[in-house]
Amino acid sequence: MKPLPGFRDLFPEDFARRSYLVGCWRETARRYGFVEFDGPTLESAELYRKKNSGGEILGQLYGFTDKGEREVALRPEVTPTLARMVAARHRDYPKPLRWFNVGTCFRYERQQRGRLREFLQFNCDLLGDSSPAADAEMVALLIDLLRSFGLTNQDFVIRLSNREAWYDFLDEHGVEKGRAGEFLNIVDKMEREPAEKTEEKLVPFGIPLAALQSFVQRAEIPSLAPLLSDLEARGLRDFVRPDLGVVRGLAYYTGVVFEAFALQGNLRAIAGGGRYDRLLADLSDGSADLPAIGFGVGDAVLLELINEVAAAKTQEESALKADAPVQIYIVIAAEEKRPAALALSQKLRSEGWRVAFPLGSERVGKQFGTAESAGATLAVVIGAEWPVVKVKRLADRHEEELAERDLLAWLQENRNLKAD
RNA sequence: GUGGCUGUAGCUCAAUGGUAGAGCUCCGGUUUGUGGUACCGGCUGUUGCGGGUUCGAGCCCCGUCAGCCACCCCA
Repeated sequence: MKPLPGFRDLFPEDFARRSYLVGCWRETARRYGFVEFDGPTLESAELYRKKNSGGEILGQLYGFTDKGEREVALRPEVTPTLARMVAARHRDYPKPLRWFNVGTCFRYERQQRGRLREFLQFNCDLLGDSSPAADAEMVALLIDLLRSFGLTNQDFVIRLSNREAWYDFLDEHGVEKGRAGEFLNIVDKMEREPAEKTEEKLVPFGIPLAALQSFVQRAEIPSLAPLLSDLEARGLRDFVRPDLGVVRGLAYYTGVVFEAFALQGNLRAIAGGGRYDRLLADLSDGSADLPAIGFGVGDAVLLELINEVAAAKTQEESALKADAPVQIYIVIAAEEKRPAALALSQKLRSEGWRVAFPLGSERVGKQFGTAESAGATLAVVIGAEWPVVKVKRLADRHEEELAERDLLAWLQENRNLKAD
């Protein structure tokens, strides 16, 4: 029996990596004053069909009919859930809301490296503020999030765009608003398709390909100026690149949209997001009308990227090492002293140390090997000399003797060994 | 959903159509209180699954499932 296609078993070493990832996510979000929430994993399929998500994501819905004849779907993203929750109770919270979520999402697609059917996503949203300052806060958060893994502007770039610019463009060319979605889809695919095909698709709009191309390539994008100067003041200008070619696939985006791309290798987008000022009103039939901006980051692509960037990999490895399953291994050199070893281990554990010892009689050499492979920093040898014990640093094999009653004090003084 | 490549031990891989092997991991040991190297020993396979061709298939053919890559799209 194997897991279903696109689903993964997380063995302890896999889970440790995920914990590291989630730890950085939470840490960064909190540094920006965000609070964590969660919603149901299973939702009514209507939540995703109802004039919001739209686009390709509907074809990837992991949906079915439940025993109560309800059309349901595992969430492909959390934004609709967030929008529903906020619309329902936003009056209970001061604005703007700074909310984040770490949750499992599902999309029924053919799996590939960095793309699974079940994945973990970090979502961060700021609701109740439509200013460029809010946009900048979110882009800055995304940049710091990626930097928290040891990634630099040599490793990734945030491509910034604004759908408003495209709406203006369409206005100038006399295209009615209702066709904007269809048009943005052409822009979205433009950089991946041959020019002839794009040109052909533009015919119904009466827009020449050259006009589109020069618009995408123009240097100044007035609608992004406030956002860029804000990022400049934060010292983050080097992490972003204005690029009108980015429009994003989701239908509910209204203004600024952005995507984080890896600069090396052929990984897909690491993160993506944008402004969705009408989603809450749409989902609540107007009862709640809050502007919002947010982004999502997936676990799979980020883990792949960390593997490819040496500095990020090194940082991850040292973090994992510091989080080793065992800090102190108690070596029982004389089996008759086991009761003393048991008492000591419980005492150390109550002080917060991660402690292990052999459950049965074992050769001392083997015990040291076990201590080593468990990642222990210290070994405490309990033997015939009890109540004197030996404390040994595994890394440099330095060993000293001390009375058992002095052990806790000794550990206090060497607190730096306690990696947490 | 479309196309291409691949499927042998837990992992990485061998095996001109003729009795399925190696390394690593794991477990045990190298005379009984000190660990990452060395040495010795041990365990593990319906060769992904199902058919077909053949005296004989891990190898050839068909199907199927899974994985990888590209497309699609996105985290």
